[in-house]
Amino acid sequence: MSLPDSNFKNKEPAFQKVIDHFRSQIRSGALMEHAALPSERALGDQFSISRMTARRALLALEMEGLAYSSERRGRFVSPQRLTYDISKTVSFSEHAEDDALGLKIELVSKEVTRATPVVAAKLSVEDGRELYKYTRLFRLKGHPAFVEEEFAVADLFPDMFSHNLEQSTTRLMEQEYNIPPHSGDISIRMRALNEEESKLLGLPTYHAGIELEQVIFDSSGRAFCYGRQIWRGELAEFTAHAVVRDR
Amino acid sequence: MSLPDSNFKNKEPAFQKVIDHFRSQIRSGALMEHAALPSERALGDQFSISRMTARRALLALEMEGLAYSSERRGRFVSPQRLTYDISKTVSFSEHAEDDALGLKIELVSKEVTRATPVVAAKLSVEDGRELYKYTRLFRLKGHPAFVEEEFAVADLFPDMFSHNLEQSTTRLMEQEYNIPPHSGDISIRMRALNEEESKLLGLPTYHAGIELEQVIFDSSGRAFCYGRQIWRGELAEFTAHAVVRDR
DNA sequence: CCAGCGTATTGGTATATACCAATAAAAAAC
DNA sequence: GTTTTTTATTGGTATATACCAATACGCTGG
Repeated sequence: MSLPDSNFKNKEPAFQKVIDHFRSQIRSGALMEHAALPSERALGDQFSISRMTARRALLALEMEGLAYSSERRGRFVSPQRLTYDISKTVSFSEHAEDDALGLKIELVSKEVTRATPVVAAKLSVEDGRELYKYTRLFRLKGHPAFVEEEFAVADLFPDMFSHNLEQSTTRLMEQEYNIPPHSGDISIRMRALNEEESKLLGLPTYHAGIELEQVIFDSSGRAFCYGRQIWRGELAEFTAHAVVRDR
Repeated sequence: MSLPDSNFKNKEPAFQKVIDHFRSQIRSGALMEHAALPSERALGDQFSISRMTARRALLALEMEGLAYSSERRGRFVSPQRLTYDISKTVSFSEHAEDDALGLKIELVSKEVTRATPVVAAKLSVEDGRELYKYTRLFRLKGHPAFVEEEFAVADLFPDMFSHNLEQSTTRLMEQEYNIPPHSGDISIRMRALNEEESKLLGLPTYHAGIELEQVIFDSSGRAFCYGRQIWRGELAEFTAHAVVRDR
């Protein structure tokens, strides 16, 4: 009838210890940004748990945004979050160039294509309208931050692909084609990365990220550019200042 | 030297089949909102994979936002995303009451407390200032959508807890105390649910969600309310209309 | 009709093991 | 000193198994 002592009810999961340990290590600054965490196997030995349990713990740390995984390289401490004020500007490049964020844009692919129904609806143009489409990877101090796929109405930007696309495109559109951005419709949601995005960002597939979608309008209210950004979830923070309209 | 035929390189993971199957089932509408998916064990049998692999597939479907998990009940098809326009209003309740969303607010806890340094900074008040703090669970047609923790400056709303808190608090503050919201500072990021939030939302711990943080100001620019909402990631979509300011 | 009880189901946790492919580091060849 | 080859490490995938606690459900007795 004797109970095995102190076995009342406190059973917290084994992987919790690992989480608590690294959470405090990271928050206290004992582990710097991009510092390597122990491997799954090493962690299992250190905490006397199986590799799969160690893996479970590391996955939780990723969900918390404290660590990120780089496929078959290891896990590392997440850098500080990056704040992007969507009510100030419509272009992240312009936002980032002011600061010392070390932004570098890499062109992944470009093509001339035609509007699918979904994209046509976003841009308020007819189906099949000629569009420039290009995909770019944005890095901050070498660290991949997000992938952007953008569509621009071809008529408005003749010979656009002759210009350098590894810079702010809204600036390009303004300076070379005299079409400055006036306003934007923005949409933010959580979703999983697809295979291509995962590869570009160096993350495992089906990792959660944040999608920022935006349609950019000129001063006459005409949409001229539609873009979709998929951000590393642990990195992005979007802020806005809203004024309550008439009710 | 003979190769085992058709073993060139196509090895896609086994769990991919499950994902593809249910993705098409859900997108085609063959499975309705909140319909139950097979259990982990049943799925393993159906697809001739182990339970853990079936689990892996279901987790991926959750990341995609196509399914959600209810602890020890099963997995279900996610309802349609809910769009919240943060540039129109500062209160989700007011936004939702107009539509037929079936919003119901449940008061989880309330207390009179004092400002911690973090909260004090958000509200621009001194440390230790008396605050009302209350936690509420927001459901849409019975389905938990997000948990909100809100802080209101006590001086401005005498005897606030004598009122019904299971309604829009910005409306309460406006109608009972004559402090209408004028503007708001909003911040959006991805993060993991903590234990309490998981329990309230009926989700597993360390599940990813979206946090929406906001400080509400009156017409004189004084902050009077600070709130943190944590949304189910697969459910929320935030939209905004931004006008480019002088550059 | 319903409250109470036992039982089956379900997801959450955990272990031990295995193989693979991509990466990184070390060794060898030039 | 540089390039190539080998080797070790790492995360990703996969299986089979086990136990637990919360949930759902059917049965039973009032």
